[in-house]
Amino acid sequence: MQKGTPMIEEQKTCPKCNSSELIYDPQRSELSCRRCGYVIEENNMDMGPEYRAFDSEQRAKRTRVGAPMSFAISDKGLSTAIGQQNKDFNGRNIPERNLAQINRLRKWNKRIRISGTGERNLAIALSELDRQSSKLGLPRDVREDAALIYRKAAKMNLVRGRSIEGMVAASVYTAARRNDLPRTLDEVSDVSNVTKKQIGKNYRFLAKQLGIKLTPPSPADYVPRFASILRLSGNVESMAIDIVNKSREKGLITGREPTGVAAATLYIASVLIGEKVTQRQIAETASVSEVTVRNRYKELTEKLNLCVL
DNA sequence: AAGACGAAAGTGGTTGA
DNA sequence: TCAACAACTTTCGTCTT
Repeated sequence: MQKGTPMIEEQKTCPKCNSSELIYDPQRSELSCRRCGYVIEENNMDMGPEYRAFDSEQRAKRTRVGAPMSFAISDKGLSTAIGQQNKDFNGRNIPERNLAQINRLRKWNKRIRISGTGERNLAIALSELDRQSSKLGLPRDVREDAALIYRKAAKMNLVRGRSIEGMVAASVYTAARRNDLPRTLDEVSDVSNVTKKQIGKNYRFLAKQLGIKLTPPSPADYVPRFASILRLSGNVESMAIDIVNKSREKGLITGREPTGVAAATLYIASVLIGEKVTQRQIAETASVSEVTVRNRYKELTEKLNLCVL
């Protein structure tokens, strides 16, 4: 998925300031105004099929797929189930004398589907995974990736002796970073009952065992999310990303916490553009201290010769 | 009164002998 | 294994708007 390439839509205008410069952010599937940051449409994803069907016959003909296969469901969504209506496949009622048999089949079909501790643990893990990712606001493809990582780990017996929740948290953390929508250890820790330290440990373990190599997240990856929480406009957002890029060229980023840099660049941009937020607010949303915001801010403005006043 | 600034001391994790 | 170290945090007093 391409980030940072805003698509400008022409036909619509912002209801707040009437600007026609709207930005579509595919990551959050959110249409917002470049000038004032007003969010016009959220989650405007088209979930329907791309074909049209006017009666059931056409629908049957044009449908090409069933429910999507998903790594986030323990049997990948490909399970069978025996229906609740007592009809056979021709739609006739099943004779009384066979009902008991059908009921037994139903029972066993259910039992077999989630059988053995391995499968059961996986089912628990994946529902936990879904809970955590949805609290973190991660899109579906990231959840799928997290599920894939967890499955691999489970298959390699890496979960044994560790808490399911902890490994799930680490998978989510890894997937988020891998897909350039990083969440901090603090954030993942908040939605799970796992300490930051433990998640970090599990992450390093997972990365080593599965051969996952990740570069540290870029501050620019955090900028859109923080900007949106603070209701800052697209102007501020893109300027902050510019500042991040310039800082990187001058080597001012290495060794600094990405969230701190993201917070500082947003602060600078917000002041320059005149949509000032307080250091306190920005520090809070980036979960860094005000002092860190100040230090980064000072560093960047000095070294980049930015005149803030 | 709220926000910005900076000094000082403390914390947890990494690095290198 | 231990000490040095860099980055960050907390706390607090002072200055600015």
